[in-house]
Amino acid sequence: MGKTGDTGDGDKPLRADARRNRARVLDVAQEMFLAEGMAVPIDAIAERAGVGVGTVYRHFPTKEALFEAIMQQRIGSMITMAEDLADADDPGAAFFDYFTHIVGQAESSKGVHEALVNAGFQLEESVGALAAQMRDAMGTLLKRAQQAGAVRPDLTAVDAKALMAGVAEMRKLGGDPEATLAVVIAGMRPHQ
Amino acid sequence: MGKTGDTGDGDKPLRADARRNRARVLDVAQEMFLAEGMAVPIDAIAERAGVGVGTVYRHFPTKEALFEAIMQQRIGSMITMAEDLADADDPGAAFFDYFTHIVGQAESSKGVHEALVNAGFQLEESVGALAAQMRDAMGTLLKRAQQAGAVRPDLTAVDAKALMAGVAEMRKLGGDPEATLAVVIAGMRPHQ
DNA sequence: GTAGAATCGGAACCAAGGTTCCGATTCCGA
DNA sequence: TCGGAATCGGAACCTTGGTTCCGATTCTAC
Repeated sequence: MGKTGDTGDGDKPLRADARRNRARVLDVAQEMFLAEGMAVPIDAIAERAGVGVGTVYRHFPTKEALFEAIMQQRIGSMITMAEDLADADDPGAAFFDYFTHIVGQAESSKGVHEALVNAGFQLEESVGALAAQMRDAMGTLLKRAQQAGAVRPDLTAVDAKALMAGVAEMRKLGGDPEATLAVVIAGMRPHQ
Repeated sequence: MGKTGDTGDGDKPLRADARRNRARVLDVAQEMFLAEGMAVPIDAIAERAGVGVGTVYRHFPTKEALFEAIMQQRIGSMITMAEDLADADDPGAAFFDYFTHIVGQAESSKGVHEALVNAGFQLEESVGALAAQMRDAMGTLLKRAQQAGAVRPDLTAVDAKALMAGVAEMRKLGGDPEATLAVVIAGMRPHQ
């Protein structure tokens, strides 16, 4: 476990051209995956990166591996943000800000949305752990918001994650982004 | 326009065996599409129905056409239900009952969910009209509920439809079905 | 500069699934 | 009962997209 293709650091010093190509593939893949999701063909990525498919496969054993490599850093940054907000002054605002931010990111990126929804693929291996980590980080945010009385107490971190993905989904259906988000946020507040 | 393959009534009296096969294909397709969504291969449907693929294609020019034929009646029944509830005593309850019902149906049926979300396919032609019709029927329900003060007034029918699909989506992510639905329903109520 | 290893590139391979084709079969009216 | 038209079935075809392979090319160490 852990042979995703090396993040580019330690294992074996790649040859100059190899490193260059690897970076270019990663760049292009990031852009295309985030925009279009897992649907983009490998060939398209290779062509756009100016390399052959063989080159892509030498660096990443499988399409899924490449997708994961990208999603890992995306999800990683989401986790970081959650952790940064963990000791904010206003726990309620922190939680809702986070919620809004993630939803916005997922809206503009089919790739992030897919990662959130886990549509059509498993992504167990590496991303699974990250997903759990994110759920925990968000759990902290949520718990603090609940203790501050800003969020209804019966909500779990898993529910909150589902709500985020659900709102992201709504935006693809023509519903007014502000309206749907407002509904869900209002619904997460405690009944009064 | 309108060559979906004939609903089985008027055009040309099919031969006995043809009619039998058509019905069987429709039955099996209904079951499989609703359960698994558009993903099921035509071959699987044909085999399960005990006919060859050629037979399926003689009755429905394309896979999409078959899918549409099924979804049409499904969506049709949703519309009927909305219309039936249009003059209920308690407009608020009618709207929320309807909302809950549809979400439940979408949850148990990947096919309905896909139809609702329109995932991956266009379905313009015939279903497009039905979708508009459903939006209207739901609009009526919504408007009455709003006039009765049970739903926040800034919500549109499109928003409501998006919310339904979103909630359906949430359920596939492990969130507690009751909790997420409760959040969204609470959020649709007027701020107080 | 040169040899050998690492890397490249893209043709070729494979699997999946939608769609077409046509000889074999079945139905139905005379 | 019989003949032709309608229908059947499933092999074959085509496209798409992931993955593998290997001769050609490029680096890098000497």
